[in-house]
Amino acid sequence: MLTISQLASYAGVTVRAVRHYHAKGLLAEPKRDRSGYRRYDAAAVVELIRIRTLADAGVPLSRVRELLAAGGEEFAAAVADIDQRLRGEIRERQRHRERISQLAAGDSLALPPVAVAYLDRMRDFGFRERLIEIERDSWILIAAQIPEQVPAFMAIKHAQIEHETLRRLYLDVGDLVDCAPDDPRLPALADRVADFLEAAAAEAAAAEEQQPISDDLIALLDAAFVQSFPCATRLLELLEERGWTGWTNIRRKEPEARWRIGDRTGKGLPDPH
Amino acid sequence: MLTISQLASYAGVTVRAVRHYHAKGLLAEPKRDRSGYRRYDAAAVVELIRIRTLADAGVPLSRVRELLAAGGEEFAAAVADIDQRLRGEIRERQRHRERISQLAAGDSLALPPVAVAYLDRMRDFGFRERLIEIERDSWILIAAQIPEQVPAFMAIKHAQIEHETLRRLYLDVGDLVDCAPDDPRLPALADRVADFLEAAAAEAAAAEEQQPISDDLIALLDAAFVQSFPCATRLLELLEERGWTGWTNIRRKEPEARWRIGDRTGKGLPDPH
DNA sequence: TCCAACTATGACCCAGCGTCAAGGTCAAGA
DNA sequence: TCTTGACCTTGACGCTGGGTCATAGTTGGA
Repeated sequence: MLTISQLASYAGVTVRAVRHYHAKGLLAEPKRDRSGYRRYDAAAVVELIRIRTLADAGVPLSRVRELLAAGGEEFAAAVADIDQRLRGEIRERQRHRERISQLAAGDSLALPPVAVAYLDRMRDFGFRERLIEIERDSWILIAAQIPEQVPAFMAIKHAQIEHETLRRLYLDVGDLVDCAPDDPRLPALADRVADFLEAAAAEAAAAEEQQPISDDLIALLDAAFVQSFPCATRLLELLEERGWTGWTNIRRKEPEARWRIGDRTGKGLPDPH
Repeated sequence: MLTISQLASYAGVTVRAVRHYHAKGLLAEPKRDRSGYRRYDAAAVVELIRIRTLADAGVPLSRVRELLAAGGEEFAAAVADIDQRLRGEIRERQRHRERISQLAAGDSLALPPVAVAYLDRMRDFGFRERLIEIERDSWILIAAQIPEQVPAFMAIKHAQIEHETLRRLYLDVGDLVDCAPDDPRLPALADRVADFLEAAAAEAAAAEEQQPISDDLIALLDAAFVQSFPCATRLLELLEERGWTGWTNIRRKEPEARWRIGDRTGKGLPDPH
C-alpha cells in the first residue's frame, strides 16, 4: 500500500494536488490506516494519472469527472467544447498582444493615432506641454465615448490648428494656462476670442451642427477644462459678459441657460444612460 | 461632480471594478460628500480610462500602476515582459489543444499510440476485455514512469503476442481472470507457464536484461496485477512452488526472496525517490 | 411621503493549487 | 529510550479580477 506522497510521485503530481482532487471529488478517498494516514492501491495511481492527463490537456477540473466516465461520443463532444474554449482564450491573448504593442508604439495611452498626430502637431507649433496634456485628456474622454466620431473631429481640429489666426489664439490661451484669475491679460484674450467667434460664427455653427455631441460629454469636457485650467472660470465669465457661453461647444448665450460650465452641483452631469 | 456609477459608465466599467481599483490602490480614493458617497472629477474619468486601457490589453492589475507612471523606456521594457508572458500563455493553450486532440483521437487516455495498437491487437486475437483493461492500466503506469522506454517494451510485447504458443498461454491466463483461487485449472496453467519459462529461459533473460526497470515500478505493476486479478495470488504461489517468482519481472526463485508479490505491508513499495 | 434607484461596507464565490501553521506519527540512529 | 527528521493530518489564507449577495443608509422624483 502506498502513502500519499508515494502515490503523488508515481503520478508526477504534488501531494497538495492529490488532496485537492479528493476535496473536489475527482479521486475517491482511500481507506485510512490506524493513524489516519491515507493508504492507496495501484488502481489509485492509474486513476490519478488519468486525471492528470486530462488536466494537463487543459481540461478544467470541474469537467474531469465527466470526461473520465464518458464514452466515445460524449468525450468527443466535450473535447470539442474545451477546444473551443482554448481557441477563445488564445484569440483573447492575441488581441491583448496587438493592443499592448499598439500602446507601446503610440506615445500616449488610450488614444487613436490621429489624435496622437494632432498632439504632435501641437508640439511642432510650440504649444505648452500643460495645454497639450489638457488636450490629450479631452481626447481620451472623447475617444472613450464616441470613438467612431474621433476621426471626423480630428479633421476639424487639424484644419483649425493650421489656420494661423486661430492657432495664435490657441497659443495665447495656452500661455495663460497657469495664470491667476485676475490676470490683466484675460479680458483682452476674451475680447479676441469673442471677436473671432463673431467673424466665424456661421462657419463654426455649421461645423458643429454636423456631428452633435451629447450634453453629458460636453459637460464632462468643460468640467475637465475648468479643473485643469485655474483661470478658466474667469475666462468663461468674461466670455459670458461678451455674449458667449460654454467652451467645448461655445455658442451665443441664450436668455435662459440650461446648464453652466464649472457647475459642481452635479446637475450638469446627469447619468449618461 | 460625478457619482461612482456615472464615473463607471463614462469609462465603460462596472461600479464593482471601480471599487476594486480603489482597494488595489490603482485609482485614488476621491473625497466624499456629506453622506459618505464618493464624488469624482473629470480627471478621475481620464485616469480610470487609462487603467482600463491597460487592463484591456492584458496588463495584470498589479503592474498597471507601474505602467501608468512609466516613461518610454520603462514602459517598453514592461510591455516586452508582458508580451512574453502572453506568448507563453498562448503556447501553453496551443499545447493543450494538441494534447486534447490526441486524447480525442486515441481510444484510451494517457497511452501512446503504440500501446493503443497493442491493445487493439489483443482485441483482434479475442482476449477478454477485462484482461485488456488490466494490460491498459499496466501500460498507463509504465508510460507515466518511463515513457521513453515504452516503444522498446512494446516491440517485445508485439513480438510475444504474435508468438503462437505464448499467445495461447496469455489467452488462457485471460480466461481465468475472474476464476476463484481454488479453480482446478490454475495448477495446470502454472505448469504450462513454468514449462514455457524453462524452455525460453535464456532468451527471456536476455530480453529483460536489456532494459532494467526499477524495482519500485515492478512492485507497483505486480501489485496492480494482483489487485485486479482475484486468483493472481494463488497463481503466483503455484509458480513459486515451481521455482519461479514475480510476474512482471518473473525469474527463478533465489534462496532468499528480497520482496514478495502481493505484499501489502508497504515494504515492497519504498519511496520511488 | 413614499418608492425606486443609488450608495456604502463586508463577505463569500470562481480555479488550481502553493504555502504556512500547528500538531500527530513513524522509523532510525545514539 | 530519546531524539531527530521526514511524513502525515486538517484548516486557513493567498493569488486574479472582479460577480454577487446581504444589510443598511441616501437621494431624487412623483
